[in-house]
Amino acid sequence: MSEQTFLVLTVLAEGALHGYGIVQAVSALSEQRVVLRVGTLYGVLDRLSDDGLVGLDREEVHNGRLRRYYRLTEEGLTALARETSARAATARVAADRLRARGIRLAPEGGV
Amino acid sequence: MSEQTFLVLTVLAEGALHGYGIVQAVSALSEQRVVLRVGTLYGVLDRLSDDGLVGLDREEVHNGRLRRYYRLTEEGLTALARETSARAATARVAADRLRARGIRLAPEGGV
DNA sequence: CTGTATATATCGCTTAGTGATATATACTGC
DNA sequence: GCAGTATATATCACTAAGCGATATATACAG
Repeated sequence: MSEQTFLVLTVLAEGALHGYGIVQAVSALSEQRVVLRVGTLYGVLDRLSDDGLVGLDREEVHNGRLRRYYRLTEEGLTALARETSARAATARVAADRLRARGIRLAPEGGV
Repeated sequence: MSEQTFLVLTVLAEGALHGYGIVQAVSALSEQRVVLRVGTLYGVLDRLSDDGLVGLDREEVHNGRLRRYYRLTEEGLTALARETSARAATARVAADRLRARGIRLAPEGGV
């Protein structure tokens, strides 16, 4: 699973959100490290929809603009849990090895 | 940075290693989740070399077979540290949100 | 003498992500 | 009044990364 996909799932884990909101939330979450292009976003959402990990929550009209909200499915939640465990585990190993080589990691924030 | 690239850097953080050894170490590290194809491996190594993150350590002859060892450069170590911090941070956020939704993560091993 | 493990390397295909573009409303600054 | 920015959707061609297949070569087990 790509970082982009992982971040979209993580954003949606907090609650349903619309496309543009997802882009902003991913930027915030990654501290501007990952800025999703709209082309990427729709690609990710399409694939996640096909895989049954996200679904359409609702559609709202906000200031004359349609907002399409997406939400995690149960399956999406499970997939995120699995991916998170795997990422935490590998990051832990990498951190251990870096520490063994005398490199201290800056305990980064993340929202 | 892709997971494949990250795992190769993590493997090399422990010490210099040859191509075939990297493939095996990545499998072990990810608990068979990521099995590098040789095509992927050489693509990753080429890109990392171009970016100055890994370099050739030495060449050995083992059982009549050449072994080409790769090692991390200082820059590679720094890049790995940065990536590890970022990954740990996002995994932490994801874990928090999953916990808030009542999902406990299996504290996976990782070598 | 066939299959498996070790070990390197290349090539074409597919897919994911990027950049550009398009459309549309609302608000802010000049 | 008009340009620029923010909000909001969507598509499309290009590029790059990863995958699968293939090739070459030695050593060892069955």
